[in-house]
Amino acid sequence: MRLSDSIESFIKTLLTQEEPEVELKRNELAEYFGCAPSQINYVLATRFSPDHGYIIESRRGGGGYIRIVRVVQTGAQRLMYLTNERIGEAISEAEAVRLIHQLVEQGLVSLAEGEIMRAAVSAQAMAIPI
Amino acid sequence: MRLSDSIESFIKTLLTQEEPEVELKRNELAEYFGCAPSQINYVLATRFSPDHGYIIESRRGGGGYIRIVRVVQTGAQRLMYLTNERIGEAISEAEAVRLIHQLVEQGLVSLAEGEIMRAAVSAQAMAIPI
DNA sequence: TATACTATGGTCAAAGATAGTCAGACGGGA
DNA sequence: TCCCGTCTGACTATCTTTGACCATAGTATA
Repeated sequence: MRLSDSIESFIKTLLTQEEPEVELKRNELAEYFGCAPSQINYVLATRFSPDHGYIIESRRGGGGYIRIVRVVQTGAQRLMYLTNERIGEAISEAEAVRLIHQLVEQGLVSLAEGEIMRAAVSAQAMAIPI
Repeated sequence: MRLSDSIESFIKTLLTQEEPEVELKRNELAEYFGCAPSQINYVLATRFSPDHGYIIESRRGGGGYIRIVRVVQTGAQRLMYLTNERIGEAISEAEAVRLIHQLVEQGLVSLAEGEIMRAAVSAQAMAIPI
C-alpha cells in the first residue's frame, strides 16, 4: 500500500461521524510515518482538498498545527459545486473519472449511473483524437 | 497551548460583558506568566489591535499601566469598517481568512456562511496563478 | 528649579518553532 | 519505454518568544 494511502486512511479514522474535524502536527505525523513533512502536504492536497469535501486550516510558528475540517453540504450544493466549479470549460478524462468516482462515493449518483457516466466520457466514446 | 493564547484568554476573562475595559501592569502580568514583558506587547499587537475591536492606552514611568478597551460598534459599522478599511484594493488569502474568522466570531455572518466564504477565497477556488 | 534616580512601558531585531512550496528524483503500470 | 502519481529535500514564509536598548513619568535631592 502506498504511503499516501496509509496517511489518508489514518486521518480518516480520526474523522469519525461525530468528529468532523481533527487537528494535528505536521512534523509529528511525518515522524510517525517516517517520511518527509512535505509528504503530509501532498496527501492533504491530493486527498483532502475542497474538491474532496474538506477545508484545511493551518498555522505556522511555535504551537503550529494543521486542522482538517469535513465540510457538510447538501447533495444539491455538492453537485452544483462539482459540475460548475470543477469542470469549467474543459476536463481531462482522468479528471472526469475521478469526479464521477466521487459522485458515486457520496451517493449523489448510483453505482450503475456512475458506470454509465464513465463509459460516456471514455476516449472510445468520444469521437475525437486524444 | 501557546503562551500568547493563554495570555489572550486571561485578558478576555477580565473583559466581561459588563466590564468593557481592564487596566493592568505589564510587568506583573509578565511575572504571572513567567515570560518577557515584551511578550505582553506582542499579544496586544496581535490579538487586541483595533482590527480586533480593541483600543490600547498606556502610560510609562512610576504607576504606569496598560488599559485595554473593547470598542463597541453596531454590526453594520463593523462590517463597513472591515470591508472598506481593511481590504482596500487587495487582500491576501491568509488575511481574508482572518477577516472571515472575525466576521463569524462577531456573529456578523453565520458559521456556515463563513465556511462558504472561506472556500470561495481559497487559492484552489480562484482560477488565478498565485 | 534643575538634576539625578527609579520605575515603568515600548521597540526592534534575532532566535526558535512550525508549516508551505516547488523542482526534481523515483518507480510502477500501460 | 513513457507517463503519471509519489516522495524527498532545500529553501521560504509565518508565528512566537526573548532580550538588549530606548522612552517617559514620578520622586528625591541639590
